[in-house]
Amino acid sequence: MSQTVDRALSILPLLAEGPADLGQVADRLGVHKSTALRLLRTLHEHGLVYRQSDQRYRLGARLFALAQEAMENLDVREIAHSHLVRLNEQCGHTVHLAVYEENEVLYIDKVESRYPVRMYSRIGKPVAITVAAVAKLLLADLPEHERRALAEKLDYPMYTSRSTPGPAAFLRELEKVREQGWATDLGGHEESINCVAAPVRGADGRVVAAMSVSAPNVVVTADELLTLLPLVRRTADAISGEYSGRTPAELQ
Amino acid sequence: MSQTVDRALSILPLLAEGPADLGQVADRLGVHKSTALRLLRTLHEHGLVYRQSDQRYRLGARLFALAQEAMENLDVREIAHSHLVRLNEQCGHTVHLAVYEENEVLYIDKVESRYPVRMYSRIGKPVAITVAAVAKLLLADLPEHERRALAEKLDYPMYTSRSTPGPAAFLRELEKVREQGWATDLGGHEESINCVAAPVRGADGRVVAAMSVSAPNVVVTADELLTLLPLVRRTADAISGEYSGRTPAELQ
DNA sequence: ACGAGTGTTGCAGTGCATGCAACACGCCTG
DNA sequence: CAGGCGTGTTGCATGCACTGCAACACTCGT
Repeated sequence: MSQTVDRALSILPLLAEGPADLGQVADRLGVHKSTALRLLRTLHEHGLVYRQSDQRYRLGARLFALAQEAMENLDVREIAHSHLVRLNEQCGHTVHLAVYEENEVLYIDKVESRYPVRMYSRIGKPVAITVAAVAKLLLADLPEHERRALAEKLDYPMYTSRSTPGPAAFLRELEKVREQGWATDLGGHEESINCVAAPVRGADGRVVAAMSVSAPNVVVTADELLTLLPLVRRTADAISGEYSGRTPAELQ
Repeated sequence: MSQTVDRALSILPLLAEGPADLGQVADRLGVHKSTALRLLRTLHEHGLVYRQSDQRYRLGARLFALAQEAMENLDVREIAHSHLVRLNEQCGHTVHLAVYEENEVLYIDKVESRYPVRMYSRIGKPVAITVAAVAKLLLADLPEHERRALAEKLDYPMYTSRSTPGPAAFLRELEKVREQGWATDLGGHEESINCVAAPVRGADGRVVAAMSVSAPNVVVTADELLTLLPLVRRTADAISGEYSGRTPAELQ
């Protein structure tokens, strides 16, 4: 809507691919070098881009700080975190928390199976939306027209032979997930990895987040993983309860 | 330099504080509502802000993805990571990796302590620059005039009684760190937490990053932590070696 | 039903972003 | 050392795109 801002912001994903110099940026934006320079300068002043020693530009530190702050302001995440850790202690597997936003599903928290390390390393990465168990739960709760529209728009990459093949199958799966109130991904993303997931709901019943437990076949079979379903659902329900204020936390 | 972009980007830190509605954004920018609306729309199209169900704006998902990609493009981080993990396995404490950028020091990787008592820190969070051991190493390597200028500009919050009180003391500390080639923070940030840190150098000898081991007093005393110094330095040197191509990794 | 508080849209004026051209570098190459 | 690039940078005139205004839609309370 605002041409100048639009151009400036287009620089960011461009630099995310890797450092670039002024000429490259100007070319890819289709503007004069001097224009690109001024845009870059403005981005630089705000710390969003950084000029490295060879004069090329890359994304800057403020971006991390912003993403960081944004993350901390997600209240679902804060409430959920201790529950996720506890679940991880009980079952030992990787635990994820994800939300839906603008046609994308993204992880906002993660507890690693072996040790609770590098929490943020994968966070922000878009989830394989057509196969991930958490994605199914989040999409299954969208209003029907939105769900259909989205299903049509998506790509359906065949990660494995059990990946969701197309819109029709996907919508059927979402319908099933919607009714049963939980979801699985049995080797649909990576051949040897299974997940089982449950929804976190707000006070109005809408799904605000989804959490999952993932484990490779070599550790537990799919059937064994499914025995964790009651535990996963209890955890998700506990988060839902706290989130919707039924179990008021200390403040607020 | 570009007014429109400048205004648009000013919205981001504002939203980082928490969700805001159109009126609030317009007020704090000092512009008309319609102007703020168009800026927000542009940011929205690029996924940098998200409109939540109550119509208020907050930072969006693309921000995470960008920060994520930027992080993955930092080659020091990639090279260092396995070394950090190994160090953590050997000593059990929290390990950090940090870089300097535009008057700020920020953590770019972290391996959590295996002890139950952990230190609070997060990747992307700006480091307490006047006291952190890694910050001392990174700043100590700046050219003198830059170092002096920065030292004058900084705030010196007294986190504890042992925090660096002001520019003079800080510059003295940096000089010492510069000569000895390693640094500590003994309760300067949190009363009960000590750190010991060593620099990672590029092929030209300049400090490109710094790594540290941190542990609370209740787990090990400061003296005990200092016995880890040789191990920390060896690890940092190993990373330096690999980074400057002395031990060529598989490609490049 | 009404008013107060939102967010939204068309429109005219002009401030501001734009592209151009000229300049200032550093870096090869002859 | 001159000369040729390939960079990044700066002033300036032009006109477009951004701005603020005012009127409009809309959802809330009470």
